[in-house]
Amino acid sequence: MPVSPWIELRLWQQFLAVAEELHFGRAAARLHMTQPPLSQAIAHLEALLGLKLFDRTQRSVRLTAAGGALVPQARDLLARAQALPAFARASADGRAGRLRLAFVSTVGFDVLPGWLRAFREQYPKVELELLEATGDVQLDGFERGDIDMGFMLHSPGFAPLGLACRCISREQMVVAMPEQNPLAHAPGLALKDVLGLPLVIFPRRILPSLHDAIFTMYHASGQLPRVAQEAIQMQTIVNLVSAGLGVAWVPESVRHFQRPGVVYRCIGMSATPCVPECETSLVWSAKSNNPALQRFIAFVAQILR
Amino acid sequence: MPVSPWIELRLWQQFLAVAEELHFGRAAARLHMTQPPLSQAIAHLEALLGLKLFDRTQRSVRLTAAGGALVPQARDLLARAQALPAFARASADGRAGRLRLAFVSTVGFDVLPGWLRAFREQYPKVELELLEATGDVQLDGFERGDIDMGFMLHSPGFAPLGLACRCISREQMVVAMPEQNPLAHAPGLALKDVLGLPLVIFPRRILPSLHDAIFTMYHASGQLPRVAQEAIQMQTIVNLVSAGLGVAWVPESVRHFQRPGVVYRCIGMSATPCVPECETSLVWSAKSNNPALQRFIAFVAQILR
DNA sequence: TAAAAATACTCCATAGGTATTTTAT
DNA sequence: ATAAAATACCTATGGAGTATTTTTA
Repeated sequence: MPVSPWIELRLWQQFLAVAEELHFGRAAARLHMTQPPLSQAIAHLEALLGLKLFDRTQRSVRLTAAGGALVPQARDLLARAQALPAFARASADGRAGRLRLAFVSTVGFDVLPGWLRAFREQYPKVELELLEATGDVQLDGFERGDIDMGFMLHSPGFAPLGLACRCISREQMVVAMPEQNPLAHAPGLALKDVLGLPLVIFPRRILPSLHDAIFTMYHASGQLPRVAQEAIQMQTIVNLVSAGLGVAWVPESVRHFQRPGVVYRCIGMSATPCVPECETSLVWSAKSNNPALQRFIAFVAQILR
Repeated sequence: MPVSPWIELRLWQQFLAVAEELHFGRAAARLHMTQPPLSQAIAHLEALLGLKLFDRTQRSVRLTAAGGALVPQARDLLARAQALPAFARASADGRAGRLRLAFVSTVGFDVLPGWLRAFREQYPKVELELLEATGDVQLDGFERGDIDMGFMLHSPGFAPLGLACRCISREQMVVAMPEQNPLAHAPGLALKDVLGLPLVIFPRRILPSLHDAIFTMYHASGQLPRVAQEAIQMQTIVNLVSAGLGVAWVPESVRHFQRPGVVYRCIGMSATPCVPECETSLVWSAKSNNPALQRFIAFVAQILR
């Protein structure tokens, strides 16, 4: 691959000085140099381009058409070049850069929008790339280096190798039930009655830790979970409950997601066996060296006090 | 004014090569140089920026976050710098640049739109700035260097100092009359009858040569023109005729501008005194050195064969 | 121990300086 | 006559080369 020729910024800077002063002597003074080498430099630039940039006599200097057309272009080029060092420093300390953020749908409708708006305001030069993805897809993304961080659901005690984790919230799992089911309005709802009902749940691969915790609860009470339907997103699961296909265990915050025909019931910590809890965490690669990621982590930590 | 510091393109080129190869030896080969000065150059760049761009051991080279963020920026800068010489050459021969074109309203509705579309297609990198202006304003514009060329109306023989001129069309002046006027449908319309009617005409300053030619016609037939109303744009003049304020002398092509209540009548060359003619010309500063202007002139000449 | 980056030095190309000439007003 | 650009020639900085050392996988 041949290295394409280009013209160094110094020459464009000298060109601009002459174009602005229209006087080699004054332009040279502005550049902290003397007039003769500036004349040579402009002659050199004209030779490189193969055209005249200035119509000059010993008494006057005027831009040619090509010269005039180049002035804004050269100015733009210089401005961009001058902005690069500051941009580099900003990137190094995380005030600029790119952050690829994955998130599960539940946070996408809850805390995420407000946080993103505030972060964008504080760090306008950080490009945020968003990707809705389930936890398993996010773990793949970390493996392949496709994402910098992710909001995901998991059981307490989740600690995947090579990933760091900041817990955002810890919630009780509650049960979402079809309104038509007589148990939905029973005053003293017993856990074992709920466990007898058909279940709508996410596939195990999506979120094994929580899936296992739920199944363990069934087995501990001597029940076999009857899976009526699997679905990936919490919204879909709740919609299936609404359609009467079964009950579902969902994080308490999903209560905000109201659907006609769906009743959320809390079983409480005192039940036997214990109803699982569920955490939402910000997860990132422990060995990431993206300074913008550190900014985001600090930002989230500050929000959570 | 201090000269702001910037980092030369060569360093960015070297940075890019290393960032792309992630190997100093191969990057140096690609740059047609040896490895040691490339190592020095990168070290120099890092010192200038005050930060590390690569995490390197003797075995591996990886971009830091700041380095990664700079790659697209540096690529963009290099690409722009490399495009400048071609742009300069295009500007010098008129394939790129800026053309400030003024025009009177009549051509604005007639030939101009089609011509502009075709010109833009042939010369996409020429920025066309359009300004509707009467002839007198255009002449001021030439004086002040605000415009490169203009389409304007004038009498035959018009030759303003320092301006060059390409005639686009030469037309008979015809008379626009209110339909209600009995003369409007008279089979043999006599010039002297028309000259007796109240006149709608543009102010003399707008277009002195044609104004004088019209008034000369009145005087030569022993009539005093009775100016009922002055107006600047041809459309306005025709609208005033439509409203019955008087008759108006307009270029024949204005016939295309149909208005209810307006009849156009051609008096013919044989009348005495002679009815003036009117030219539309492309006018430009004779000493202009804008190559895009030469392209436009050639383009127009080619259209007119 | 071998591959690759860093270090040490050498050289020369060129950016810039000084002195002078040319030229147009 | 003078202001200003061009020309001639000199100097020295720093970019690139060669030889060598260091480092770690």
